Amino acid sequence: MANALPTRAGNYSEWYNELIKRTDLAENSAVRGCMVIKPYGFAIWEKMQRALDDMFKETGHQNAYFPLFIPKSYLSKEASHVEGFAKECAVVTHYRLKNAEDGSGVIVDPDAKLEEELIVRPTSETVIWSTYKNWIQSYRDLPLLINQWANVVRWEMRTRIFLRTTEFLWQEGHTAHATEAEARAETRQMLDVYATFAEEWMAMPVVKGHKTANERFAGADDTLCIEAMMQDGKALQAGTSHFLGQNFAKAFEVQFLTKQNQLEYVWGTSWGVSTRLMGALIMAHSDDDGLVLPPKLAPIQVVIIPIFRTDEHLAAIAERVKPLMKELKKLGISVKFDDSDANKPGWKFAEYELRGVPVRLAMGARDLENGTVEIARRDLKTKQTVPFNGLADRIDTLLADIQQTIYDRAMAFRTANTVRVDTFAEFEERLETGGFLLAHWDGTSETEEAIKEATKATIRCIPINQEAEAGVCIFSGKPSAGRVVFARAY
RNA sequence: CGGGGUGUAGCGUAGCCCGGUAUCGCGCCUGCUUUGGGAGCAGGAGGUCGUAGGUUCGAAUCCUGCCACCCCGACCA
Repeated sequence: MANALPTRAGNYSEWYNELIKRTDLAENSAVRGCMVIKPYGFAIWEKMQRALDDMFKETGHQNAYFPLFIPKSYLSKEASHVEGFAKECAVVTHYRLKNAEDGSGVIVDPDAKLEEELIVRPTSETVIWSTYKNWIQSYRDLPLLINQWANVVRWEMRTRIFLRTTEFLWQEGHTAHATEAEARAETRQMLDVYATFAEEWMAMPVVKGHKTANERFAGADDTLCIEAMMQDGKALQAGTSHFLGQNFAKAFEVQFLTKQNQLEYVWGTSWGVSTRLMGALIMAHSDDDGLVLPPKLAPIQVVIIPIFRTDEHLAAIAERVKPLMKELKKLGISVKFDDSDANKPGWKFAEYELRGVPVRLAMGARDLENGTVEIARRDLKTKQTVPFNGLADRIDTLLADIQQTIYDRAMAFRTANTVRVDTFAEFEERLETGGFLLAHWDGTSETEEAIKEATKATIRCIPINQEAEAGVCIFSGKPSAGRVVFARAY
């Protein structure tokens, strides 16, 4: 094929970049480290947003919106928080431009210097908690359960489309609670929401766990995460949910009166997922022929390709599929009839495969005569000729089957690439083939750092369902009570 | 910010070593034939060779500065 993609086995990064470009998902912008999400990519993101937003609403959350700019003094109120983000902040120092006196163009007006610099939010804890101070006085104001859909900016040194861009889109939930137990339950609840979304919508299995102290969010007492495995065996952190303790409440003086008239600090959580999920979706399922989209997130679920010679011929096919399209739409299935004559059927087959459309129907003269249609599924690349009657129900069932099949396939891949290792030599050897390594660790940051230094592998998480098992640390030989997940990560 | 690489038509490229105004493919336009797995033929449009300077009768090609992008590293709650 003249337009073949690079293969996953050849160079995974090249395959990833080329796939995104060829499928019109997104592109790098001329603006440093930023991406342009194109309509096809954004349509997928919108489906993700809608599903997540519904889940947030079901768990009692409301949407709101807070400022893009954060006064520098806010950011510095929580010590570990500012330390964590200081190195990647975009800073606004001036508010006006003017024409250069030598006519060379527009310059920053030095007279328009801000007294206090504004930080473009890398995350919104500080600006939100400074607002919560005014919203919370009594236990009756709690819990406060807010989410915002927003963009944030983190000035990373090196970027990668969808996975790490200077500006990205996300949602960030910020909640305040009267008790520690309630806040911890919220942290866990939202992690479960993310895991459910990843598995049921993205068809992507995830490991739920705790981050180690090293990898924890700056300002959190505990960070929960979901970790997914990409097809090159690397791990991708797909979402996080933080238990903030009373750290931000204390930094921003957010106190409330209990029923017993006692003044207490509130307990906080925050949680987020971003456009990084788009990268996860691509790398979890797609193959050398292009995208493989789970039906629940595919902007087009069914494409119908007519095979015709004349306009009359095309009109006859169009007439035949019209009621089918109506029926599919009634079932909530999105369908496109591609009657363009710009490209031949073979070209269209390849193009819709590249774009990951789950189900393709082809109908030509043969089918019109026989009352049949050719139906092809993207995930397995199989096709068969079936009766036209009863097609809508068949497709409905097929979409559900595809959703399940690609989940099962991703799960089988993860299982096949997850191994228990007991010695450091074995650890180093298995790391080269990728995947998750379940190994004993002595629980210290020093050991974690040393392993990272030596191998580039990090502890992705301490699984929530970790089995108790006595062992010794693969690196230090010190005792350990259970295995943690190591991997190289994005 | 270090190390390496690349800038030539909308996209991808040849030419550069060894100086003479630019090659090929995809795409695009027109026509005919085609249409069940990325069609064929014929004709056509489209280029300040990243940018500024230097050397030269003459620069895509040699020299210098600058800019942009890519890969590797530092960074990545």
